[in-house]
Amino acid sequence: MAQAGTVDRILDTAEVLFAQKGFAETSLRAITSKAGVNLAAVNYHFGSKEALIQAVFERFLTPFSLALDAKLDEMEASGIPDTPENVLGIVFRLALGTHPEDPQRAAIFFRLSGQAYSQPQSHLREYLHQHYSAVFARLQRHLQQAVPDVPPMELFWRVQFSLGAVIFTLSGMQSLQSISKADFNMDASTADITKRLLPFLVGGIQAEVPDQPLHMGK
Amino acid sequence: MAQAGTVDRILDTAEVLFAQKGFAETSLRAITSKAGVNLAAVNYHFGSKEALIQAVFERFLTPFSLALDAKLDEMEASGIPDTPENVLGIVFRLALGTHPEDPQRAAIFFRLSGQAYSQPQSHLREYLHQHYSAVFARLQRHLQQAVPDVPPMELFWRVQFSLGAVIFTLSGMQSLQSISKADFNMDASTADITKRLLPFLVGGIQAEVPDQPLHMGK
DNA sequence: ATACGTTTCAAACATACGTTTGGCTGATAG
DNA sequence: CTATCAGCCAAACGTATGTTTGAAACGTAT
Repeated sequence: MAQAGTVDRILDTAEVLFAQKGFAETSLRAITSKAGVNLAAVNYHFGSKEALIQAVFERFLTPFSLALDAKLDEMEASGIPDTPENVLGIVFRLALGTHPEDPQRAAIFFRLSGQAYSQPQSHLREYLHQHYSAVFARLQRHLQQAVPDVPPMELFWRVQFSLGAVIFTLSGMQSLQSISKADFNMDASTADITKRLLPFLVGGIQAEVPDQPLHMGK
Repeated sequence: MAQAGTVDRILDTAEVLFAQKGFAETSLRAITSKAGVNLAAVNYHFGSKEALIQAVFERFLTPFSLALDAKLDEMEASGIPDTPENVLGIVFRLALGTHPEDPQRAAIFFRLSGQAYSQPQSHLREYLHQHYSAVFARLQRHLQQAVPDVPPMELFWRVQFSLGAVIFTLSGMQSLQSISKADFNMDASTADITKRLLPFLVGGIQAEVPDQPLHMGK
């Protein structure tokens, strides 16, 4: 690492620690001491801990959503058809590829997203929805083209289900790896899991919608 | 069951607050003041905050896993075939039906599970895996019978994906409801979402396994 | 070289937390 | 009646947290 500035050293360290232990469980002292900067630097440069959290997400999501927008432009221009595989494939390749120099970065990205969604009360969800709902809606529009037989409302929920599968699995990968290693004696990388995810999600998204609600009582 | 004693009042309140705000963000003072008991009561009856968390989960999961075991016995005895719909249906009906007197209880159950899985460092995951992995493995065995063409390793991950979809969606339901209400002007109950989940999960679990790994590069 | 705005630093501050303490209450048994 | 003991209570304890402070160090333009 080439002697980065204080701000970036804080962001780099906070990113990793937040993903590892959560927001509340990560103290500013833990961040600053590991980053090799003074404790007061966080409040000096960011104003508060909450602002730090927001800054971490902004640094992560802004390039991602811009790249996603560009990829969707590209897809529309070159006439690639809207299929679930194509649309989801773009997202996954992007999530895995935005930081090729650091393969662990993708895992951090997902763990952070998971932490963000677990935080029920915070304004973080609001912030994320405000800043990135546009790209999200665009993605959903493409998916709708891909599966026109699925009603929009149904698709909305299926996208949520997919989000859950992705974030939950990849954010809990560390622990799941130890389980799967014990049961199947095999490793699993982020890229590996992503490959398994795609057919699962595609199968779920384009599943037939039952026209009669299922009975929940026996 | 006598009148709600101190222990149960603490468990009832902690359950709700933990689900709402997370473990670290919920202080013992918040729990005890809302429960109308003395602060010291938690340490007196449970020993520590971590033991309280564990007790909350035990009260929730033990009846659930027992009921699930019974339902699986019943299924095996009556010769109901192993299909994804049947196996998942049992789990969902149980999760929604174990506390019919309080329909919000199911939501709390899922939110708590989500909180548990988000907590990366804690011994909570270990505890859950130790005490409830048997039922879990039994479930997975039945699913394997239902989709014999899916390799065990693949099925393992697909179950994780399904878990993620369920927990993530239902634990974030409050905020998602406001979104879906805004975009589609419609409410969504836990039972409603569960109905939508089933075909999605079935579609994902029994999706064909590609024999050639997908290319992640361009 | 001096002056000035920015960044860094050790130290302190106020607050919130989980936990512990020692005495009080009230029911129960001898 | 009194001895007992689990349950309850207000208060205090030690610690960790986010934040603030005021001075020192630094870089840069004058």
